[in-house]
Amino acid sequence: MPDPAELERDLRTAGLRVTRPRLAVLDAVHVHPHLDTEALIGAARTRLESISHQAVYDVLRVLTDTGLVRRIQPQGSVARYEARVGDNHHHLVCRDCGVIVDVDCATGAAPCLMPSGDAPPDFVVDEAEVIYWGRCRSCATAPAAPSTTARPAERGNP
Amino acid sequence: MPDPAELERDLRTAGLRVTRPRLAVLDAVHVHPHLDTEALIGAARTRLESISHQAVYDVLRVLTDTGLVRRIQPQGSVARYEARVGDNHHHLVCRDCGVIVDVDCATGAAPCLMPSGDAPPDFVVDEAEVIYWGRCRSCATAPAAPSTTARPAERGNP
DNA sequence: CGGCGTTTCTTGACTGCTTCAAGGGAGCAG
DNA sequence: CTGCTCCCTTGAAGCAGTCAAGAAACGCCG
Repeated sequence: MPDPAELERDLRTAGLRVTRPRLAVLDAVHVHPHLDTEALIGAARTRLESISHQAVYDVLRVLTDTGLVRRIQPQGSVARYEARVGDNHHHLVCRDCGVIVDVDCATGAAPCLMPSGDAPPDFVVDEAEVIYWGRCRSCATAPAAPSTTARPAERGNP
Repeated sequence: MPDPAELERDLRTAGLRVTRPRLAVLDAVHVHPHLDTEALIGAARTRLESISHQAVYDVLRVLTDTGLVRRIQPQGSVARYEARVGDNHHHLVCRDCGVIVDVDCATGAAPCLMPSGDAPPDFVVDEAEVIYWGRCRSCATAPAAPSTTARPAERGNP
């Protein structure tokens, strides 16, 4: 649960104007990592009594462009957002339920790993994005996939 | 350039019926790795004089489901396909022009790396998908980004 | 070799996520 | 407080991909 004043400071530091929609969305992303845009619209509307669809899309774009939030999009999922930036962490994604879990990066700084040995032709690599695919505890024990289209959500209170 | 008979054998081995659309699409994916669906429709239409939109989507779905082709989708790109499967290789993606280059995996077998040390909670990881982001030779030397929306393509003849 | 059942392709329409565009409203410097 | 600039609202459109019904093709079998 981030301090509103701190969120405001983050916006100013990034050279952005401080508006209620931006504070609401930024707070929502902090509190609920890995939500998709639709869910973030809902989360923002619990903070403000009204905010448009489009405003949330605009805000998310600005926040990602300035690096205040990070956008992730595993195969078969819509765009999701998280506020944990700067550290070079990765994600585990459950193939069945779609839940996303953060994993720390071993080496720390980006790019945490370089293309191994032989192959890097003339590429200047600045980031290695890693997604670990597998199955979470509950989906690994329960044999059949419960949900058809995975609707990932965080562990915790909505 | 794969042998048509070999492609046919691959289809049969996977338990699929051999049809001209499937041979055309599968050949196109072999010859032109990392193409998107629209481009593959075009490539298939150079092999067959007519094939529908929908057929290509269906074929690609079946081929991915059976593991004959692999689907990749870097951030901000539409779905792309490649026929190099089985080896656990990864990709370099240029942030500017969007070109995709294969990189061999150091360790070989999937999952080539496990979530580092501390964090894997109850997850059974079976694959680690790695995308290296950076800039290719020409985009690294040329300062400004030439293309707005990246239109990745392979190096080679179309 | 030819018929039949099942799978697959064609045609056409549609969904859902995301973006474009124009105008009124809000933040912030002076 | 005033004005400039940027941001949010409203409404509509774009695009990749999907759904659905019927025709055509594959391939098993006699």
